[in-house]
Amino acid sequence: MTQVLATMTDKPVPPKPEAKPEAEYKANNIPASANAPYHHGNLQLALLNASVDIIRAHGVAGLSLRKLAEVVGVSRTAPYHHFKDKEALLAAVAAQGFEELSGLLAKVIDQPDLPLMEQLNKAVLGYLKFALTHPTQYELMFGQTLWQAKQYAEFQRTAKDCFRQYVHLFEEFQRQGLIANTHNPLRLAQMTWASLHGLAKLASDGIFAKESDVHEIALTALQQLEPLLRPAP
Amino acid sequence: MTQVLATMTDKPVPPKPEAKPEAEYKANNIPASANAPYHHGNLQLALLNASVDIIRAHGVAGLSLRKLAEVVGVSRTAPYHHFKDKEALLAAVAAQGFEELSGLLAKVIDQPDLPLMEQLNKAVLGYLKFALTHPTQYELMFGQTLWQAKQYAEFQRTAKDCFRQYVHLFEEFQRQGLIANTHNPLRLAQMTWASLHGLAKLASDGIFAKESDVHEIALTALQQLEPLLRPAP
DNA sequence: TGGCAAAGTAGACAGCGTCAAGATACCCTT
DNA sequence: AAGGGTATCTTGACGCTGTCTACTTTGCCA
Repeated sequence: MTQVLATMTDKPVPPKPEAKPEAEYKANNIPASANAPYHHGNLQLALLNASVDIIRAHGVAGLSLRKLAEVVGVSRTAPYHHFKDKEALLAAVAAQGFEELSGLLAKVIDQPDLPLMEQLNKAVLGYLKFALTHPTQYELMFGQTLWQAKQYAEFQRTAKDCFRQYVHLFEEFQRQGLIANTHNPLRLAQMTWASLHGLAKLASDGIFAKESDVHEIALTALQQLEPLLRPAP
Repeated sequence: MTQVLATMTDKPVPPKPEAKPEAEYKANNIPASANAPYHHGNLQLALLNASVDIIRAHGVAGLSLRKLAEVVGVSRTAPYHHFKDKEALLAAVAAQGFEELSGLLAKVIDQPDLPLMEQLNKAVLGYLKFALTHPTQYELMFGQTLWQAKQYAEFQRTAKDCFRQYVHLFEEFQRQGLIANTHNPLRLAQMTWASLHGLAKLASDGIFAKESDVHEIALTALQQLEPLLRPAP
């Protein structure tokens, strides 16, 4: 995987330790003189950050609200003042993932000088990199629990905003006349995202393709997309 | 969804109740005279069947070993004589899913008279139908927990046998000279399965495409695969 | 300055997975 | 036919979990 990632980014990613010291989350906005303040400062954010770290390091199953509270330095029931449920907390973690993904796509798209096909290329590789770097969070983001229940409307909106970023690329293709009129850009985006998602999932779980092959498979698939994008004579 | 499924099968599927009566699992091999036998008969199978039903009806989160034991009619710890873990039981449920999928593919492939492209068509639609009919079990089958740990080698073998069935279709394409030499049939199978998997997942969770569109998207994708399969001049 | 709402705490409860020890039934050997 | 070992099943117990209720502390605004 290291090899794959190295080819995906301009600068090599330094090997960062996944486990952070507990102190990081504790009362960061409060002067250090009072070393056990009653109010945390920004508990909601601290809980979210710690949850993201734990889930990325040990998976969703490795997250317990009680341990989380201990890590952040509050009592067991304190988190319930900021998240209705454990599931609500998970929804927030998933939403954070989609925001990160959105930011990534936005950074790619905000380069109007770059040829569209190259933008698509970068977007796809960035997407795959995220999924392979944080597989457990990625699984959470696409898990059924958060999508079936309609009570997580905000999370779903965040996710759909992310998808819209991706669709935007294909709409640009059409605006520049690079898509045959017979093709619906939305449908194209749906199809390619489905492929992307399937590839990311199957690869990050090591189900069939070795991770080192993913890069190659993705690029092959993209090349085969190219003729589709030229208008029919 | 009903509409989608109706177009996928020759005969319309009767609306079967998902919840079965408890009595179904209880001591089916024992004469009815002794109504509380010490030995169950075939507890392992009964546990597996009941688990499949529960997971299909209420998701993995809805399965607790204690309730399962109660449904089957044994004590809490009885299941531990047949499954090392709750996770081992889940692995068995997932394996059952892959076996069902394998059987489905085998039935399609064992029709040498049918044109290959039509075989592929049926296989894909059957696959999608399974994923859409049993989304929770499908999610379990591709979840990280069962794939990361190497202790479930048997489950992983079952799954890979299933995939091999699918690859077989593309090897047939090549054997009949329908694939350009430049393409590796394994890679083609990987790519298309990834697309299929992504489509199934995104659709069954209702993430972007309405389920009624899935059928259309799948067929469109298959049609765009067709030119790939004709040998280059 | 008084009081109310927000934020955090402690206690308690039911449900969970699973270990240990004992009871029961089946089966194979002699 | 008897006996003993093994597979199967049971009860009891433990620690962990999510979450409810009631209480305390703090911050803020009228």
